Amino acid sequence: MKSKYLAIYNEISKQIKSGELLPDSLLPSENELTDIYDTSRETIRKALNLLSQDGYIQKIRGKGSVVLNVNKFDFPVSGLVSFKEISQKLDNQVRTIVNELSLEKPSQSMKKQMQLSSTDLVWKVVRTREFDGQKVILDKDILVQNLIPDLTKEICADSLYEYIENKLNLTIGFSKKEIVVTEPTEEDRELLDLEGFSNVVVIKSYAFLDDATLFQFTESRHRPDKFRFVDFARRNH
Amino acid sequence: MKSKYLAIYNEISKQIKSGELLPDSLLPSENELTDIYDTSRETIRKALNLLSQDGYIQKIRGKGSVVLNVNKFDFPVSGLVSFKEISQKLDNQVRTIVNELSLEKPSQSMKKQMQLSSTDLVWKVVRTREFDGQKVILDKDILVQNLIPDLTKEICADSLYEYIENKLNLTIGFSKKEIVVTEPTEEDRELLDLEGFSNVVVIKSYAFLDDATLFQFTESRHRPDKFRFVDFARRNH
DNA sequence: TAGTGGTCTAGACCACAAT
DNA sequence: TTGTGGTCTAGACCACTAC
Repeated sequence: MKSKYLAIYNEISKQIKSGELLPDSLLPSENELTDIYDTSRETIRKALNLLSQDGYIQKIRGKGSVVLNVNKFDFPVSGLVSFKEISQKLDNQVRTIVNELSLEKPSQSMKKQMQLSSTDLVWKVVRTREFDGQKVILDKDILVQNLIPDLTKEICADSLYEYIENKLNLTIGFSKKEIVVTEPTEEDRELLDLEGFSNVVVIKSYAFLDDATLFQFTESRHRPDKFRFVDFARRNH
Repeated sequence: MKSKYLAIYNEISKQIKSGELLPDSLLPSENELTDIYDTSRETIRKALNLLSQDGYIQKIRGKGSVVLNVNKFDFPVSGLVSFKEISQKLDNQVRTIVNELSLEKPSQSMKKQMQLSSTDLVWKVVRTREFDGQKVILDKDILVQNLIPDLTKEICADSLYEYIENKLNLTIGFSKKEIVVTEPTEEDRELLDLEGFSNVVVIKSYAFLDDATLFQFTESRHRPDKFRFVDFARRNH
């Protein structure tokens, strides 16, 4: 957050989110912003391109940068957002139950995918998420012990991401995820309040650090009525 | 596609997709690429940043740009991809049935969201998608007639996107979409081969042109066993 | 014609990784 | 210390929009 262009990005995005800058209005031109922020045009353009990527503005050649209607986006699970961040936004009655926390030998496929040696171990974490007294999400995590030496139930009950990023100072770089709908397993029926629902939404995701090492595999299983995914996408180049 | 940085992006991404550049290997450094492509470093960096955004490479400070394992990404519905593009990739036995094509007065909420005047009309298109003889997707589209004056069943049976982009020369800029799971409606049961499935996956999406005008609303209803969504995401700034 | 965003350049300094 | 990517600059020319 030290760089100029990120500071400009943050300031303008805040103004858009707060309503200070109204949808359909135009931002000052790039030349004007150059004066306002006392910087070069390329630096302004870096900030504006970020805003465009994230759906805050649309740049139109010859006209300017239009502010987009951002409030419809509420609850973006797109991008990488942890459960704790989501629940804070929702301001809901939310609770996490740690069902299991253990050190195990990785399965053959895990060992291969995570490029582990024969002696490496992995953490297995199983957690249930409760909204308004109902168990609606089952999270199963596999983490490499190399990178995360110690793990306690307390950490898991709070936020794994927060611990990894703030305490261990590891930076999460990118993730791949896949969403499918399947029949519930015995484990799902046991640990979730399925209430007769005959399907669960499964989000499998691989999380990588900044240096491209895989460090976490997550399977997040949702009761279908409590699942929602919102996405903003720009057309391919 | 005239710009240097896009040409460089295309060349390198092609090399990665073809396997000419192997996963976990390093790209030439930015300075070397500057010589190879006879351009400035900022132009190289624009190309590399695109590759990074799209999940082809990971840039690591002090080391270089690592090629990522891209073949696991198969079938990215993320980003904006049309049904025709997907089916070509899948190389499947695929058929589109046009159930309905009509010009209608927009509903009140549509009129508001699309900023239409009282006399404007919208196209309503209902299509069923058949994979291997089974009707598994129901697509319901609303398009503003202002922008798309003529529409025929033939066009709808082929590809709306192709017609819009190639024939009408409109550029699709970005989209917002939402994914939820619900119970099937009467229409779903009628037009799809649900085979006892008690849920459908609903993808609602708004498509906007390059100048930020909303021109299409789509509701795509999938049989759950045939639904799959793959996403690549970078951590928020 | 004037103003907008899109591309490109040649140089500079910095933070970080490998040695 | 050398080489890497990350940021920033001041200037240039272009394509498009509005007038």
